[in-house]
Amino acid sequence: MSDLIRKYSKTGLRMTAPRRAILQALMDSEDHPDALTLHERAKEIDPTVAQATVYRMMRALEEFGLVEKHDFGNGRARYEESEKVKHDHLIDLETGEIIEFQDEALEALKVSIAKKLGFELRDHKVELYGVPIE
Amino acid sequence: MSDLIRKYSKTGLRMTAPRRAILQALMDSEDHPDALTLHERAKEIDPTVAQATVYRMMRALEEFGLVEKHDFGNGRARYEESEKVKHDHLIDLETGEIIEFQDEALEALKVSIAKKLGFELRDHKVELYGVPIE
DNA sequence: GCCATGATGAAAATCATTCGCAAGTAGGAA
DNA sequence: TTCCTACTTGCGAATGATTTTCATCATGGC
Repeated sequence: MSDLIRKYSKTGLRMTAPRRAILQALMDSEDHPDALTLHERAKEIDPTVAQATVYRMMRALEEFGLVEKHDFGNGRARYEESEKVKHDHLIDLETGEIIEFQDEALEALKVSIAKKLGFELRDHKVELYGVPIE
Repeated sequence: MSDLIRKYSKTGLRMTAPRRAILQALMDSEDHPDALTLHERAKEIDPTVAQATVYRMMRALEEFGLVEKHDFGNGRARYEESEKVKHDHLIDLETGEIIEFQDEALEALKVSIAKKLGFELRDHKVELYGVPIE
C-alpha cells in the first residue's frame, strides 16, 4: 500500500473521491507537476475534480508535510511527494529538465553554515541552474 | 560617483527622472526591497513615478545584471544591487530578517556538484531558513 | 441510518505583475 | 540650438496563478 495514502490517512482529513484522484495522480507522477498539470491528471481518474480542489488539496498536503512545493522560476509552483532522503535540484536551462541530486557534503555544509550564523536550520532551498557541458 | 549609476549609463537605456529616482531609491536601500516598497521610496524622490515604471525598470535592471531578483517565498519578488562578491541568504523564520553570508566552500561545492552531473553552472539559488539558537 | 463538520464545484475575488495606448521627452543628428 | 524619432511614461485595463465565497453535498463517528 502506498506510503502517501497511509500518511494521508494519518492527517485526519477526510478521504473523498476528488482527493483520492489527486493523491493517485501525485503518486503516478515521476516529474514535478504544477497544480494545473496535476488537475489534468486527476481529471483522468475523476473527471469532476475542480481546480480549486487541487489547489486546496496541495496546500493541505504541504501543511502536513506530505508534499514539497518548489518555485523553479516559471510562475507556477511545482510539487513532489516528500521523501525520506532529501535531495536538491539542478535545472537544465536548455530543456527545463529537472535533475535531482543528493550530496552529503552539501547537507552538512548547510547545517554548519546556519550554526555558524547562530541559527538552527529548519528548511533550505538549493537550486542549481546550468547548461550541459559540450 | 555610484557604481550603479555608472553601470546604468553603460546599458544604453535613457536616463529619465523616474529612472533616476528608482536608481537612487535602490542605492539608498540597505535591505532587500520588493517592487512596491521601491515604488514608495522612489516616490519620495519623484512623486510622479508610477508602479508600472518601477516594474519595467526592475525587469530591465535584472536583464542587464545590475540587480538580482529573489523570491523569499512571500509572494513578492525582492531585489538587491548586484555585487562583485556573491553571497547567499539565510532567512530568520521568526523575524523575517534576511542575513547575508558568503562561504567559499559552498561556492566551490556548487560548481563541483554541477560539473559532476555534467553541467556548467550558470546560476544558483541557496536559501537557508532557520530560527535563532536559544 | 443520522447529522455535524468538512469538502466540493463554479464563479467571483485577489494579488503581483504586465500590457496597451496616447502623450511626453531624451539625446543624437543636422 | 532645434528637430525628430525611437524610447519612456502614467494610467487603467488585462493577465495568470492562486484563493475565497457560498450554497450544496458527502464522510464517517455515533
